[in-house]
Amino acid sequence: MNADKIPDIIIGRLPIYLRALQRLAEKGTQTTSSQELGEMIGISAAQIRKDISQFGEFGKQGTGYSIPFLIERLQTILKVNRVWDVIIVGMGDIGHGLARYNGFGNRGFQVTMLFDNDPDKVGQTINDLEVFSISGMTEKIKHNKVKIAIVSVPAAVAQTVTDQLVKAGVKAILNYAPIHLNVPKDVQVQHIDPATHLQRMTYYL
Amino acid sequence: MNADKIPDIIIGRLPIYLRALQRLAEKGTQTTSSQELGEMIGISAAQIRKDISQFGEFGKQGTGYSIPFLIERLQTILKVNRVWDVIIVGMGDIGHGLARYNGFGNRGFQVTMLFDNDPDKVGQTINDLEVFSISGMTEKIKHNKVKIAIVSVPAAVAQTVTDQLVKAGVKAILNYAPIHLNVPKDVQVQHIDPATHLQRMTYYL
DNA sequence: TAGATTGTTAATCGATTAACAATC
DNA sequence: TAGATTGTTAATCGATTAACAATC
Repeated sequence: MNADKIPDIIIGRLPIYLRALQRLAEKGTQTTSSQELGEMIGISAAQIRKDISQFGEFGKQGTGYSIPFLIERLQTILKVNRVWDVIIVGMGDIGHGLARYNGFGNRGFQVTMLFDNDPDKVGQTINDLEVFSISGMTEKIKHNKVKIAIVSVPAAVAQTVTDQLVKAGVKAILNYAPIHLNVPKDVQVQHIDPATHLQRMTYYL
Repeated sequence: MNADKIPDIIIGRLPIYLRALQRLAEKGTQTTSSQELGEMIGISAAQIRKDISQFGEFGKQGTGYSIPFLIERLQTILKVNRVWDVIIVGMGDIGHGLARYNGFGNRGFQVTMLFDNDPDKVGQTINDLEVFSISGMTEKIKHNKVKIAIVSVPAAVAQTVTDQLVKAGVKAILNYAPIHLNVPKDVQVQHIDPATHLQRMTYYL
C-alpha cells in the first residue's frame, strides 16, 4: 500500500485489468492469478502484482485474487462503481456512431445528451436522445452537473467547443477530433484518432 | 542519427508531430521550432528534438525546422508517403461510422472493403462501398494484399475474426472491440476502447 | 504438509530533462 | 556579427523485472 501519488501510467492499466477481470467473471470464473491475467492481456505478472499492490493487499498467497472482490476494488479506485453522465458534442459519423454505441453499459457510463450545430441535425432523435443545439449547451451542462464529454466535432471548432465545455465545468474530455486540445491542468483529456493509431503501426510494415 | 532499434514510445509520438506539422502547413507556416511545436502539443522541446534526431539532422541551428521538409521526412519514416488500403470488419455503429469517416484522406489511408456477417447488412452500400460477407474475406484480403484492418465486431467474435485476418496476411489491426487481441509478434495491434479511455479519467474526478 | 502465489525489495533497464557547444 | 535553435551528452528521473521471503 502506498499513499503517495500513483503514476498515471499505472492508472492507465487499471481499466485494462478491470476489463479482463469482467470478462473472466462473465464466464463464471471466481479466482485468477497475476500470471493468468498477464497472459490474457500481454502484461508481465510482476507488473500486475506491483500495480495492484499500490492500492492495498487484494490477493492471497497461494490462491491469487478473488475476481469479484478485485473487480469491486478496481471499480471503486477508478470511481466507476457508479454511473457517470456523458454528453457527446458533434453528431457527425463518429459522434452518431458513439451515440448509438451500446458498449458503455456496465462500465460506468451513460450517454445523456447530444449536441450539434447543424440545424438539420438539431431536433433529430438518436437512440432515444434528442439532439440539442450547441448554443444552449453550457447551461444544460451546468444544470445537470455533467463532468464528462466526448468531443467529435471537426478539428476546426474542437478547441472552441472544448473551451466552452471547460467553462461549463466539464473535467474529463474524450477527444475524437484530430487535433491536440489545450485545457487547464485540472481537466483530463484522452485523444482517440484512428489515423494516428494507424500511422503508429505502418512504421513496422 | 541512430541506426539502432528505435523505441516504440518514440514511434508513437511521430504521428502526433506529423499531425501538428500538417496543421501548421495548412495555415501556410513554413518553419517551426521544437519549442513552438512542443507548446502546441504539450511535449517538451528537448524531447521533440531528441525524438527527431533519432532519424537524422532535419533542423537548422538558429532557424528550426522546415515544415514541408519535416513533414516529408516523417511521412517517409512512418511509411505514410503512400496510400494504404484498409478494410473494416464489423458494420455495427462504430464500424458504420468509421466507414463513412472522411478523416483518413491525406493521412495515408483509404478504406477499400467492408465486411459483416449479418445477412441484412451484406449487400448494403455504405459510402460507395458494398458490404461483403465475412465468409469470403480471407480470399479478398489475399487477392488485394491488404495489410491493415479495423476490427469493430462484438467482443465475442473479435479474436476469431482476428485469427482469420492474421491468416490472410494482415499485419496491422486497429481494434475497437473491448477485448485484448492475441496476435503473433509480427502483427501490430492498437486498441481503441472509449470506455477504457473514460475510466482512465474518472480516477481523477 | 506441500505447492502455489502474493507483496515487496533491489537491481536493471529505459526515458526524460537540463545544459551547452556547435552553427546557421 | 548577434541571436536563436539545433543535436547531443550527461545527469536525473521513473518504470520494469527478477527474485524471494512470507504465507495462504
